[in-house]
Amino acid sequence: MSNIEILRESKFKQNSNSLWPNKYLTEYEPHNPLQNSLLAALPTDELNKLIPYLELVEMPFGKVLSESGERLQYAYFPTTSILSLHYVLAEGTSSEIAAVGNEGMLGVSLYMGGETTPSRATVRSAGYGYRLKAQLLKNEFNRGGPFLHLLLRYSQALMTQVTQTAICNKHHSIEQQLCRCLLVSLDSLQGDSLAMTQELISSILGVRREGITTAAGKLQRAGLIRYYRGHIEVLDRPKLEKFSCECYLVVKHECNRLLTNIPKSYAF
Amino acid sequence: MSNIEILRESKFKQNSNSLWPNKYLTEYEPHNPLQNSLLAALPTDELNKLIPYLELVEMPFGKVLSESGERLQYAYFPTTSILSLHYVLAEGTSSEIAAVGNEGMLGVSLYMGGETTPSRATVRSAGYGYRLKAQLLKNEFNRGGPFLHLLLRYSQALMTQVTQTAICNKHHSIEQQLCRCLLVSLDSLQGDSLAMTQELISSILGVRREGITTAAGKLQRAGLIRYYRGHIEVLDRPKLEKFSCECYLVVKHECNRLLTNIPKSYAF
DNA sequence: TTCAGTCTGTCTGCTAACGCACAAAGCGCT
DNA sequence: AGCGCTTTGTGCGTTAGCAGACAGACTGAA
Repeated sequence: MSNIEILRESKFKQNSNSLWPNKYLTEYEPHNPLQNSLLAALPTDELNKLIPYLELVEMPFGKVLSESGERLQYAYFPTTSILSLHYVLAEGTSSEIAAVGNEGMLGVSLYMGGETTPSRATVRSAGYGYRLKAQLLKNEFNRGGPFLHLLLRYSQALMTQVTQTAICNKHHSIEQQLCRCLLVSLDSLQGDSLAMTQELISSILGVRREGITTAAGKLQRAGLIRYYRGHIEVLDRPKLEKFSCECYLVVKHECNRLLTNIPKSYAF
Repeated sequence: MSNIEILRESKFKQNSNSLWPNKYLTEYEPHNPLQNSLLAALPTDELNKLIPYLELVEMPFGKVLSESGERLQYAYFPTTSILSLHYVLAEGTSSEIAAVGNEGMLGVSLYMGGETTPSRATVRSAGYGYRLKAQLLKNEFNRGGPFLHLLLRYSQALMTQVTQTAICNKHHSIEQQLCRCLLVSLDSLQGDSLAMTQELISSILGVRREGITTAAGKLQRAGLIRYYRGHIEVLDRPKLEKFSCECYLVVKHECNRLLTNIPKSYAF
């Protein structure tokens, strides 16, 4: 039985359904590349080849993984952290264009050929992840096969996310966008509490902090969440989904479609 | 000398610098795959292989090339037309997420593996283009080589466009967005007049028609454009660029970077 | 020439979000 | 306990864009 097969057998295979909080994972079976679902979607032998080169890294909050226009040295596969792709405007304000959690990766531009993007990548929720040297990623990608096709599918999922962000920015209220932001964050973490200040959320959504205070107040009064100095507890997730705009589900369904039940044969 | 080499020699190679209006092109040297710069960027032998399968098609205004979630039968390479990728919201309103002119193609999802996208594609400026059967596109892509790498680079350019749309929607005024919209449209067509009603522009930007009236009025009074029942003449393009937001140039530069001066060796 | 249809301009509220200023509450440190 | 810092709450007035209603201008066909 290979290392990976052992990992796959472990009870932590699907950590999103785990009943234990994050802490348990880090204490007893701390880290495992299969916590990242892109890696987990690779065939066993493909992943086995990568394992020796996957390097566990801590992702402290706020760390800048890549500046706009800068060449990435590594591709990152978050497991318990959430990364943020965001664009910083000439005036200095910024807003998020996509989030990368344990279902995704940072470094699409590496294999797309452009090497850089005009946006920035930071850690917006502290945790862990694995990194892979850029050159190794490109080599694997260029050999074609399952890795290439998986990464392409992920690129399309990312594109959907950015698309929906564009739509959401235009048409939906701060309150709706806040719901979506909370739901997306929840999906990448265990449990139903988040460590985010209103200030952080406002910079993600590209709005004023006061706007978040107002919107969060409404949600709190409606009994959907509980707010407490940088911590948000989600009390009624189904209702939160109802308050959110269509964008959340569009992205979620599209990601599921693209990244699960991938056809056995990668031929088109 | 192959067909393509002859075409490359023609004075219409770089039609965007041509002094003749569109009509001249259609009358005297009607159509040519090299009018699409993605096709033109292919090595001669690659393009020669495709030529027999490239089918010239008329693109009438408003034609729906692909509904949300629908499988594309062809990839489209516009030459004198402009296509619009836009998302239709549950309530019925819609807004554009990216435009595809003679610098691009429609059908990214074909080779990314997802086959469909949640957005819709229509013709927003009538003209011509070439189409290629979906299966042929995929076959060419899967053989790797220059075609694959060119398409990947284009995907990244498209991603940049969508990203910038998201940012623009959040942070920039209707007036700025109008300027950008006009500039992008100009870049895909010859001359400096556009056939667009305010109604059309409003649906592209996802705002009210009255909002466009107001913004266009300002630009007209400032002497940047002249408006006339569905026709816009751009009088002062440099000023238009100054009135526009940074998004226009960010996308333009990134597209140039990604799609011109492509390294001879496609190896990473 | 007339008339219907299309396109553009301009009113009147109205609302969501902004900018700014400041107060209150909670946390950690000494 | 007291102090400084961070986080959140709330009060303005302002503005961009929305919603709807409607008028004028142009076009093209009968």
